Amino acid sequence: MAKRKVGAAPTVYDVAGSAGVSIATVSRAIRSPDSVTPATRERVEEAIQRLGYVPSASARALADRRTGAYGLLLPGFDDIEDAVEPVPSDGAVRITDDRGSRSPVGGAPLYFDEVLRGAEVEAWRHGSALLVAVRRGQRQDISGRVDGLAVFGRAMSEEAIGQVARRMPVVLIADEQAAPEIDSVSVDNARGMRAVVEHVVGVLGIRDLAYLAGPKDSPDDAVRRHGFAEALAAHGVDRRRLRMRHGDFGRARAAAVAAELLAERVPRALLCANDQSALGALDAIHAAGLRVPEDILVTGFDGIEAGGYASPPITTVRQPMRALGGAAIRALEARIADPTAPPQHLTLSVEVLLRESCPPTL
Amino acid sequence: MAKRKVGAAPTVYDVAGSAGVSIATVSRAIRSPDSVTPATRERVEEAIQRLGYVPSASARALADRRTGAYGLLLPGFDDIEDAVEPVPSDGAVRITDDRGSRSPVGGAPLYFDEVLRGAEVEAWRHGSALLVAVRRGQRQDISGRVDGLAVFGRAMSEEAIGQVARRMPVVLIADEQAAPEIDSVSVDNARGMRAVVEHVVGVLGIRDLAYLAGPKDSPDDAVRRHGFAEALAAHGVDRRRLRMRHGDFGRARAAAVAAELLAERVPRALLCANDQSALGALDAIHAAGLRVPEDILVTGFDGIEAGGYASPPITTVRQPMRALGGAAIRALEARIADPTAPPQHLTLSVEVLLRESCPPTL
DNA sequence: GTGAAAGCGCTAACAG
DNA sequence: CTGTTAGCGCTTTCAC
Repeated sequence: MAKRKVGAAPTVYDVAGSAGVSIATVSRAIRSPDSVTPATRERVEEAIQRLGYVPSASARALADRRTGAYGLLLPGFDDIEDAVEPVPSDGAVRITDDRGSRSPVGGAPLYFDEVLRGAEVEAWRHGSALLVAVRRGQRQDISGRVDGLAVFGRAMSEEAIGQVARRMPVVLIADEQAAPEIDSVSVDNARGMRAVVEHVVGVLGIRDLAYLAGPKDSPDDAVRRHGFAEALAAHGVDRRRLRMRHGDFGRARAAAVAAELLAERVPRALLCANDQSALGALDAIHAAGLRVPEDILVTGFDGIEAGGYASPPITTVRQPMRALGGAAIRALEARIADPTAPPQHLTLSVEVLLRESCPPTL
Repeated sequence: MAKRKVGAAPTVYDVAGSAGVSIATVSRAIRSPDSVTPATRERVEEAIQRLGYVPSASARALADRRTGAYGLLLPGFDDIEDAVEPVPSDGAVRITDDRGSRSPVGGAPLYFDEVLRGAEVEAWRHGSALLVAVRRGQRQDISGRVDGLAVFGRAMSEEAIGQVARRMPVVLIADEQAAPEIDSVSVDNARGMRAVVEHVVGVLGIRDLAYLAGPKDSPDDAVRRHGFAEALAAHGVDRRRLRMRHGDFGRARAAAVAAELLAERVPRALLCANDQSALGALDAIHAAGLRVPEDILVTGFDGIEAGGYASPPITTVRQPMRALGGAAIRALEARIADPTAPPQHLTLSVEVLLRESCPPTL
């Protein structure tokens, strides 16, 4: 058995030595098994097993001039730096009265998680790895490690995106404000919201609606709001009777805003820009002693899990989150395959899930 | 301005040429700015800006003999390959009656997402990147790309773990069955469950409990179950009066199992091995026309978001998920810093959140 | 303080 | 089919 420095990972040289062939043959046996004699291949494979050899992705990347990895850049959250201090168990278990309050976890993480999984699966199919980074200071040094970058709109400044795009393929995720020259994948926010209005106004015949929007600077919110207004106009609903307030996509703020709205006058239906807001609206509605859907209908948007567990379960527009992640990676692959193709902008379709908060019929 | 091959990313050579220095100096100016003259440093920095140079992580890794990245291996789910086919929007929005049914997304993803974020932040603090992979066929080729691997117990066979551990630091996450010689981080499942029993039996004075367990092969479940039984024994509750059933940690199965249990006889309290199961139990309880907490108390475990949105909100044991991810990466860093230290097994403390389904007092 | 040169582990011509 | 060899881009002695 060949001796080698202990502690150091075995290399092609070790394998070659151990199998009695050249390093080139080892490389071939691994990359294109058909190009070597079955006998040689077997000896190489044995040596690999024996040594526990794993190819160095770095060396391979250097020689190949491609890393075999894609990057996914997630937006950061304000609280992202918190709560990572591990608290070793000291035997005591803290007990907290959590009634009324809620754990601060928002719905957004689930959304990203699903996109991440879709992206990971697609990358894997392509034989690539997925590098995940969360936006923070300017350290976009991840760009030296990947062949392409999928970026959530809010995760990077337009300028930085342009900078990185000079060097490698970049695809924007869920950002319909996308720079027109950069590939993008997003979901059909406008049509989704229109379909909801269609149901409420067209099917249920309700014309007294209010809208609980998200933050004013959110592109997603803008598109949904627009879809809402447009559909309403199509039905000839008087714009002036329409009431709308801005929240921040968060549950707590939504509850406060909804409470104001209800205090003014209770609309027959309250459409919310996302599920978190709808959950907040539900809080306010219950606090006001109103019933859903009897007194007021509520709808959300996104399709987060918690929406289905609310009481009543919330009607929502489900985004194809996993597909979104997969599509982003595919866009990167396509761009690498053909760098000169015109920019692609893919829009995925959404699905309305009618649940108790705004049922199929009244 | 220096000409260079277009399309190819600039290298140290380009920067050196453009700045009129040697590549060694470029490297120094980047790695240890103090080791070069301020004037030189500035010229190098200018050249870097001008060229849009980004160091190649691969080349650096090769020279350094470390990749500057950690890997996180997540368990796969059966449905993970599904639903990644992007459906381009054709203008039509499907509308589905989703009452009663629920979207199939489980609570697990959220859990992993939080762990992932904790790990990413910690890796970033350490100047490293985080590579994410989901368990699939034997392709654990990710091990050639990272300096250490954090693995969820179920994500890799013991054998495979041992194999990888021969080559690089490995830390097991949330797997108390951990091989004793491999570092691990987990949460205090046993104490968490004991604290719940303590509350139900000790504080609320209830002695008629049932337990809804998870799958028989889950280490997490085993530990929680053990904590439950132990605490009960400590209070002298008759083991034979104790009823327990196994579910699969999923909501649907839990509902079915809980229904059987209730049909037999309704216990005063039903403790569940995780939140998903508790949600399922709630389904069965409501279907049976029983009220929570008046007729029966329910508790879960994990602290997933949906638990707080259920009606009533579910009392649970919150795991420090983000801290868990951070701790895993720290363990890797520690192991790299001192490869000879004895194996570390860190247990993080949990917190009981008392909510309406099992309130502080009756 | 700076430059020359020798690798890091692997791939891909190019010969044989 | 297999071996030799020249890089891939960067870090790091070792001289100067």
